[in-house]
Amino acid sequence: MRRILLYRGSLLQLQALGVKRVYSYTLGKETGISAQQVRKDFSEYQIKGNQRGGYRVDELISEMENIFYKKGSQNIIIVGRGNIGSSLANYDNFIQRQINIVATFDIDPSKQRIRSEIPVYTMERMEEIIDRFGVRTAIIAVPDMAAQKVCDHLLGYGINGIINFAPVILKVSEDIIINNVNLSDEIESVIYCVSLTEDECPE
Amino acid sequence: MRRILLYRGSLLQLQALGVKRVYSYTLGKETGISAQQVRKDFSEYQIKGNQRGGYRVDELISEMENIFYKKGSQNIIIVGRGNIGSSLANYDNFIQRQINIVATFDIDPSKQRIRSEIPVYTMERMEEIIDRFGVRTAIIAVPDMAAQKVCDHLLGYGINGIINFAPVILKVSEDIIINNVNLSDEIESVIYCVSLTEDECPE
DNA sequence: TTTTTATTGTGAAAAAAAACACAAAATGCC
DNA sequence: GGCATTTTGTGTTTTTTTTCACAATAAAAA
Repeated sequence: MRRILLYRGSLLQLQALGVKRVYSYTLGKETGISAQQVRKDFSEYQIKGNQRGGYRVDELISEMENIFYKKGSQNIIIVGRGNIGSSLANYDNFIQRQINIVATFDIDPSKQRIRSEIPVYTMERMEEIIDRFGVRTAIIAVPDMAAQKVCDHLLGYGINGIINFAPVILKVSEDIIINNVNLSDEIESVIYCVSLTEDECPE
Repeated sequence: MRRILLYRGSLLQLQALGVKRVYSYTLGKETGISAQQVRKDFSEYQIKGNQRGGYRVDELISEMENIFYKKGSQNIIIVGRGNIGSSLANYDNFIQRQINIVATFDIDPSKQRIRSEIPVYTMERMEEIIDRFGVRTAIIAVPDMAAQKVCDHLLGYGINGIINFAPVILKVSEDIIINNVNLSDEIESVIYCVSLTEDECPE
């Protein structure tokens, strides 16, 4: 499933380059996944290719759109308009992926004066906006001390999917989908791997 | 390994709360990992607990520091001083984890006037800084069009670990450690899961 | 039209990861 | 000090994931 997103990323790149068809091994090489794995994944979703000419890029992409966007476009919100919140708010990838950021929230009143396509509201208006736009998924991009509190509020307002950028592990009930993205961890794991390879081949 | 980072995150939280000892069961609940898995992971790294009182929090943390920081503190750089670059530059978690961001780079001259603890340089000075600080790991936080080019430059300057925040899959040789962090994908996977659970239990 | 070739699609095998189950050990209570 | 209880540590089983192997098939070539 994470792999499907990878495939799509790669396919969009290929499409932009004008590539019309791909082989499982091409896509595999591109994404670092084995060719047979690619085919297995496709057969999982009943995606068929042509037994000599590989897969059609546009067909694959639209199959993947089908997997993800059955529901049409999704309204989401961002809580915390610091650096991370702002970078996400300014991300133009979302539009093409049918992800609508309808609002951002921040306690800091100075943030509310930010001029941007996407409005910045006070925390008090969260419930109202969530209701009005039928928001089900929210992004938490507040300092770690505030994250759990914000999370609890969001769940109270009916949110059931959260992407959390605060470096804390949020406690939520079983039925809530949560994705903790810890940027420090992402960096640290690379540093760790680099140091390992240096151990293996000492100078 | 990713789990070890999770455990540590949770342990630091617990330590801040004044907790002195944990059971595999506690830590598991905290991180969403089964108790036996926690113990298996610890035994992998020869981390021993006490057969009645569980594990000492401070001991666990220092064991994990051992795993990650054998090499002492690490100097890294960030290429791209946009929103993502800035949020990483301002992240205070890094200091406690012995990660030093020694410099950031941007082509946009206006960014070079940013007043911050961490300097912003022009792209031309990249090689010089990498050499001077012995940098081995870099963060790419530039727009997707520029990412591959920046990546190639970095590898030319001797970088062998990259954390890439641009939504493209970078092509690098086998021996380079690369971690592609795609924020859109993180969000999309949650949206997808939320829509799945809604399918399962229709209103 | 037949043969060759390249590539998919998938059942079977192998490998890896996770869960199970229980012995060993430490603690505290009697 | 001995017994009951709790929690670790790890060998075994189960499940999941990945790889292997090869038949089926479409395109190209002869």
